[in-house]
Amino acid sequence: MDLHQPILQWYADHRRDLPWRHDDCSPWGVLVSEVMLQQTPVARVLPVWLEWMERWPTPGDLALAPAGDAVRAWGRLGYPRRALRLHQCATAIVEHHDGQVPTTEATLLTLPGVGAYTAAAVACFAHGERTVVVDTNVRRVQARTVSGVALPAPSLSRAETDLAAELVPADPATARVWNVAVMELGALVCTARSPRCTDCPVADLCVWRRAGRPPYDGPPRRSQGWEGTDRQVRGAMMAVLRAADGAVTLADLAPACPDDELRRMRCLDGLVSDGLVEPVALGRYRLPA
DNA sequence: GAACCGTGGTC
DNA sequence: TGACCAAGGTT
Repeated sequence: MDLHQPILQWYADHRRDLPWRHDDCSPWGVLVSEVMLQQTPVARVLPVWLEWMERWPTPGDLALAPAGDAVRAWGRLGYPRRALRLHQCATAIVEHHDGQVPTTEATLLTLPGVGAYTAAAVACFAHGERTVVVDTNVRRVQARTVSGVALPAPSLSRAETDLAAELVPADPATARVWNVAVMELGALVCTARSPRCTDCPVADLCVWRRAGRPPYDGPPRRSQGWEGTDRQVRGAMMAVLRAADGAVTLADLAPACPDDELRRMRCLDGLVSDGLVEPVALGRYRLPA
């Protein structure tokens, strides 16, 4: 009647061989992977992570590079502000942490782009700290196996965090495996769309499955729009800037939003104030130096 | 708390 | 086909 042994055994048998899980992966490699994996699937992260690690094996290496290089090397992972924040992480680590990725959650939280999840994940996976890692996979596995509902609510609740905390084993080394094992189960078996309950090590214990897998019955989960959003325009502009060698002109950026100059300029201003774009001369822009 | 922030794959 | 989703964070 306990989730732990079956899930830990399942993980030992089915876990993916991902480079950031290797024993010889540095804390920096773990941090980079966790930021890249925010809202981005493993398959797309893999090649970019490998390139980053080869190019910038330590925070010091990235800190020496122009921020724009990080943004360009980010490629099409999406949410390019993450690349900028990773560059800011590198600078902060060099300046304030002797070039070493911080080990405690509290200190990790002070880094740009590092929130509750990433701080807990890095402290645990990179440094072996016993933390409570709660991501979308953990939330979904808990929602089904323990709470008996199809999906977690749109926002993380205190009750979920408390439950996750109770489930984390006391021994730090076991806690580390547990945290990654639950995430892996959510990623490979207990998936959002079509859960593969026949492959699940805790199917017999799962409250949701025992109840006949009732459909989601909670507050509506709004999906974000895309057509006609600023995000679409910003993305198109960043694609132009990544592809360019140096600076581009306003005319080069116009196709990103051909029918609305006002919005086009607003989006460009937004990118500049975000630090993703740098004005260099009259009407010329480039990725930040 | 709600809105915003990219991109591409999936069923 | 298109809505939904992916190891979230910031404002």
